[in-house]
Amino acid sequence: MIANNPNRPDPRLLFDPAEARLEPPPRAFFRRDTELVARALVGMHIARRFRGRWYGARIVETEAYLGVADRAAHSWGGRRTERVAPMWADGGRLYVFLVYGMHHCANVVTRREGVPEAVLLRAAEGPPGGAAPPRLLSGPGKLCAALGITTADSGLDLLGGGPVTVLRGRGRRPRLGVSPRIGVDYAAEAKDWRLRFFDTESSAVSKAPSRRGGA
DNA sequence: TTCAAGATTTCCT
DNA sequence: GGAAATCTTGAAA
Repeated sequence: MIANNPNRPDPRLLFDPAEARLEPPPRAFFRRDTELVARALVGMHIARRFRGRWYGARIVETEAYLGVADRAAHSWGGRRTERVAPMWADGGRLYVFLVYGMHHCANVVTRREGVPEAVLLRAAEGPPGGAAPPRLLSGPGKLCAALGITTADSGLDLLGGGPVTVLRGRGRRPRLGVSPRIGVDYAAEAKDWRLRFFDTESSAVSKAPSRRGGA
């Protein structure tokens, strides 16, 4: 028996995808333009299976990373190391990395094999009616911690019945805010690109929109 | 082999 | 508002 399994999702995120009427989108959804996918992911759900049960959260904030031409992206300049290998795969896979030696960050890979672009999942909120505190997943590191996602999950296919998936319902689209990305000041011209998208009505967004930001 | 720096969070003043 | 925590990755030597 493992008392403190780091991969264990927060029990307050327990939910039933079937009851919530959520389903995974087709592969073609992820193969589209990365900024479009980043926008579309806001309002969708990230879910993880652990010991036969599902845990999930509604995505409220994302960032697009545009591959070889984007100095903020790990694949900038064509970098193709073991860590970033999942970014080079076909759309619909998971890319997870460790930052600052302690926080995991989850990304959804977009485009086709050979085009290394992805969308960072920056924040989410627990299931409606659940007991999750409003800011349990209000940041990329916190999101991974709450769902128990680690680098061991990097490269997983989000489609095809694996333990991590992305789901969408039929609710209305959230009102989107736009701003430059967070924490990429080192990225020269790319630091000002407005590739961060968030649900303006959610209190789980990781950081208030920058003063000059907004739609 | 060595070393600087990071797609963050939390706690301190 | 500022800094510490903490370690893997990537690039240089």
